[in-house]
Amino acid sequence: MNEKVPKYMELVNWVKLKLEAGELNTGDKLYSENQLSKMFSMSRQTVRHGISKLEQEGIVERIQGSGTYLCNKGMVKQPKTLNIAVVTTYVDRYIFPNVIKEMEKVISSAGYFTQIAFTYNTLERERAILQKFLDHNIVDGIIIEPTKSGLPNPNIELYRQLKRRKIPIIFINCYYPNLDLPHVAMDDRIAGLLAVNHLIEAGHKRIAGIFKADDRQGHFRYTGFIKGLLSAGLDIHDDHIIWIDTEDTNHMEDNESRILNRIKDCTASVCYNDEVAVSIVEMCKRNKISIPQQLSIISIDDSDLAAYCEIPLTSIAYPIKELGEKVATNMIQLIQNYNFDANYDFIPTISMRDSVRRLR
Amino acid sequence: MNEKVPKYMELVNWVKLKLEAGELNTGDKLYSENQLSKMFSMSRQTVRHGISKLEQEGIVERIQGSGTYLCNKGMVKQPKTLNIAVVTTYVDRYIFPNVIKEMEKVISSAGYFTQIAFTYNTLERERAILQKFLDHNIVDGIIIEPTKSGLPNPNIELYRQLKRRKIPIIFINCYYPNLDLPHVAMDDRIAGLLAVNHLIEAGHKRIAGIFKADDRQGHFRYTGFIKGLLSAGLDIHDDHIIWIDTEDTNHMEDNESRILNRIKDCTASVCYNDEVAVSIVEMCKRNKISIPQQLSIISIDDSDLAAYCEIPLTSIAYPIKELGEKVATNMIQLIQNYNFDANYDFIPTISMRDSVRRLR
DNA sequence: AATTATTTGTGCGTATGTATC
DNA sequence: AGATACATACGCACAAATAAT
Repeated sequence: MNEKVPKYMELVNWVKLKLEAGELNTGDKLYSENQLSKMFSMSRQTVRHGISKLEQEGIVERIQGSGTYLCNKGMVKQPKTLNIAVVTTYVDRYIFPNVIKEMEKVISSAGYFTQIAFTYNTLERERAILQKFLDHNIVDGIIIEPTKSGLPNPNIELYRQLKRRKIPIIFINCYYPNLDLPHVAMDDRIAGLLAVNHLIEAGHKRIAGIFKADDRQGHFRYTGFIKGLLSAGLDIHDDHIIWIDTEDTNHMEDNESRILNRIKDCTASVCYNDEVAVSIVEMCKRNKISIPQQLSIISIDDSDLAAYCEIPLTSIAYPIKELGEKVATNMIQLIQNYNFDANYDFIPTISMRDSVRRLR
Repeated sequence: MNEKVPKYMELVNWVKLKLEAGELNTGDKLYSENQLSKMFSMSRQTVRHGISKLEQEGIVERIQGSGTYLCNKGMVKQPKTLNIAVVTTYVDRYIFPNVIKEMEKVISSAGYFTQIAFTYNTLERERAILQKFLDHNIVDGIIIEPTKSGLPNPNIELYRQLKRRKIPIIFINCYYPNLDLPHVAMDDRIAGLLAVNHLIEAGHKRIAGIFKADDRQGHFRYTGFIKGLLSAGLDIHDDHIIWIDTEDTNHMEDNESRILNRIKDCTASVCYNDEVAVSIVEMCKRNKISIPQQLSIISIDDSDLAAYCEIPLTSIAYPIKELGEKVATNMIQLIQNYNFDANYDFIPTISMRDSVRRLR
């Protein structure tokens, strides 16, 4: 009995329904004002009022002398911003400049703009960046590297909100569990497996592993590492596995005695990534441990650090160029087709250099 | 006599004029429909039509039972895009990752988004990027590094168009002549001067110079170089000055004989930047010329390349961090106040390392 | 090329409803 | 409670643009 909706809204809602049902389509001519007036038993002025509302919303366009037409700007989709956001943990080091370069190439040649932001692997920054996307609704898609993906993340809810808004998101390098969003990354389990297998094939039996705990890539690489040891029938020594976190990587000298004591029984070590490996190399140098004579090292990522290290490092090759290209290409496709499956896992390979010694 | 404008537009234009003249302000209450009806001698329906137009444009807001109020969304300024574009020649090498990092910090903490694009120092890409800014009107400001600033640039007209649209632009590293836009950069003349003076003070008299010709930074560094030689009373030997261009830097081996022949009489050389200097170091190594014993080298920019080169290079220090911060800070100010003077020149300093030998 | 019918745009009139102060 | 404000709704007449004849 609460007849509060104005009469002209009848017309407005009718048009919207017809549009959604597909009975009226973009470009179609709407009935004339006089026809609608008869159809809805309302005065022409009231019809005009309704059509004005529809015009304001961008649903119809009126052309004097011709008629009223349905617009392409269907009320559902908002205008494209032409921005694709690229959010990584860092910019100025490691593989990041290269990945960003490759993505920008693809994004710009598809006619989009590349928007960047960096989390420095902190939850605060990740939160601020995601919140800004939600507040300003300024991006058509988000390519993002997870922050501390190995730990429970309070920002997951923000990702869910973006997902509900149907903003395409692709994770790069890694991804959060319990969040059904696509990712493009290297298969880190295989990376860990390849690394340890290479050492086993070279005759090593007592193999240490240094992994990052606050990062899911660390968990995956560890998983592959363990799998390799087990399938070779080697024992797992818990004290040969060292967990570090993002903070530790910035102060590796504080971990020196801890790490060296744990490693000292081993002939080889898998390192989480090149940065960690380089720290270990420096640590060994300070402590007169020669590489690879006394300790073989294999790392993961194969960045410039591995190639230009004092002792060139054997490393599991991260397909940097391909990864940047693939994730950007998939994002473009995902924007065009929201149901596109944008997942992709790269199978890594080995770049052999001088940091692994063959036993016997 | 062409009285084609509708009557209700009288009211619309009157309100807009009052707004611009400051006689009506944000939040003010507009006269009631009946009052306006009398004032303009038009029916209340016509007044309502006019107010509807103003409402559509976001200029007024109607509140039933209360009145019609002026909105803050003044019609003059378009909505902020919150994007600041950062256009550099490269991303993945040299000082660029660091500069971008510093800029992003400032830009994001000011609440803006950082949009990136890279020209790879080609006119085609520069043109495409600027054209995209013009077409989509998507940025509030542009921080851009010139492309081949030493040569006549056919894209200047695009910069002029952006300037006419009052989009703030700040050049970084260098700037185009005949284009009255601000820049933030190191003073390259002083850099060239400091470099050559350092060699002169170390006792060198026959000093070569290698400069980039398609880059105005090259011209400036050369200018300072010449000034230093002249004030020290040294002769200028044209064959000791070598001009290279962007293409050459990618194929330095093709320039080997040319460069070595010209340098062979000299005891020292100023190099345009660290990349060139590193090429020269490699060239000398291949040709058994020892540095700094047979040839002293001083370069400019003081990037990682200089620090981590086989022979750590004495280099004129580019204030990378400060530059990124300053240009971004100035851009924020420029956006807030279009008349802000955003120019800034950094005075470089010397980072002394091992590539310059003291004579006598 | 001109005419005519159709369609939207402009302008005003009246009456009543409903929210605000 | 009453005055005032905007909102809805219907009525009519004519202008201007368009499209078809």
